[in-house]
Amino acid sequence: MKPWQDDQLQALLHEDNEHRIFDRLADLGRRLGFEYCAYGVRPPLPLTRQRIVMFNNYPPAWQQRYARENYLAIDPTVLHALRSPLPVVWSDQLFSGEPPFWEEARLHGLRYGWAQPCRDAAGTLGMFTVARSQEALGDQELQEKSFRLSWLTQMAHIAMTRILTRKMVPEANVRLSAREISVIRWTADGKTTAEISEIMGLSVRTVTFHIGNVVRKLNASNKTAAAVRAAVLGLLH
Amino acid sequence: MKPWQDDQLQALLHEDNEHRIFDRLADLGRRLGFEYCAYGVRPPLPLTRQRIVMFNNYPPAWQQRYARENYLAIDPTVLHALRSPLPVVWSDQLFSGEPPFWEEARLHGLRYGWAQPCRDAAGTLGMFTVARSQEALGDQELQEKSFRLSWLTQMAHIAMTRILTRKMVPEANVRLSAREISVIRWTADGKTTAEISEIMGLSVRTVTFHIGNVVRKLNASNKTAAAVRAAVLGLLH
DNA sequence: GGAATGACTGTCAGATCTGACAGTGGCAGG
DNA sequence: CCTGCCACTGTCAGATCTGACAGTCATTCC
Repeated sequence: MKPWQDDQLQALLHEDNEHRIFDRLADLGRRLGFEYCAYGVRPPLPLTRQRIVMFNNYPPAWQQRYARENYLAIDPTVLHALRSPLPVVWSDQLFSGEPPFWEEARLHGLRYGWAQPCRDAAGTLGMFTVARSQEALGDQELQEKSFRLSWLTQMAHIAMTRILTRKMVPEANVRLSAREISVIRWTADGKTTAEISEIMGLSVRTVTFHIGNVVRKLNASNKTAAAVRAAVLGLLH
Repeated sequence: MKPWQDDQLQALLHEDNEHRIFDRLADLGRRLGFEYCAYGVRPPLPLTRQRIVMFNNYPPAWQQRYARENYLAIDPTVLHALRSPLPVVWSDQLFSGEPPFWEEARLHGLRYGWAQPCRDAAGTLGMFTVARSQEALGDQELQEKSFRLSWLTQMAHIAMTRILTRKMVPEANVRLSAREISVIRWTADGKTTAEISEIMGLSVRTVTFHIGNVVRKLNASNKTAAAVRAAVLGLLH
């Protein structure tokens, strides 16, 4: 469907190391006309102490600064991705809440940039950013290239999550049986085991048995956590 | 940012009736070169008996047929959107699992089509489709127009969910206090009230008090359902 | 000052869940 | 035929949750 980068994309999806995937993405970003790029991913679990993993080829000094100051927590592009599916262009307005952050980024050569969020069925959020130090982004260029940015974002997301999900979210790999999906879905809907046994025509003991299996598979400490994990991982559809 | 349709988009976001929004979308679809278009949305709740609402300007005979046969349940483009964030072009391969469905659609003039899924932070899934009876979709056209399809999809999604979420998912409108978010997040993580009271430095009674308030706000029957709803609606971030 | 609101706390009975015990019956593969 | 595997069921003690009772304290608004 996309001859312009078909070979690269195939390679992307067959790569089995996240850093090599990123190197290829950076190369594709350069071809798009941006010296810098970044890909960040936030898995749906754990709910508390959520982690965001980021790959980028920004100047090392900025990378260190960003990490040391925990800029991830205030970066307006990240906050945007958490709320909206729309792409966002770096602008004074976007960074108006964090002038020092924006100032500093520009001093490191991160002047013109553009980020595209991406959400998948497994609840994982990704964001792909391209940036450069010279040449402002005009409407014309945005229109011309936003398709490729969107496409690149989605391919980056698929390639990256294929690798990272195994490591970061072991729960995402479990397979629930049809029975297990039914009982945990009713549980997530607030039904008690007695009610579920009525609904499904099983004994109460059998319902608790299935729920117990789901709890064990999802490494949850009780059925509430199991239901939440199954739901956010999209296992109930 | 997008001069080519800025006025239309502003109008889209200020429209307060879903059918008028769709009429505008259909108009934008025609400008893109497609006589037919469709927008479908699936809210994250309820978990059981999930509903999909669809708007389209397909031939009435096909609309009736589609509804009567419950084609929503087997439509490969819908199944695609449930799994993948990528756009998908109608093809023999895509519909290979449902030849009669594909055959019938083509007889009604739905021959060349293209669908783009969209997921938002509130857990709602949308899909925007454009289609026509004449003129196959070539690579060139896909590349030229996919930006606008993607953009249109996201604007359609934002405009539609703004209206529909109120009606379809009353729980999505609730606001949780900081305390409530904390206790329900720990609950969703599998902690007992005793553990949460320890973590947050509150009495057990206070934890149950806050949980009770969340349960009431989210119209849940117990804290498991409340935790699931808060999680899928993105209220824990 | 008084009213309203929200965050917080205590107690108790009955419902529900959790984790351990111990099984049955069907089905596929060696 | 035997073994392993899976779906299913029973019982029980102790932990946990739910829904009702009844309050305190600080802040905000009129």
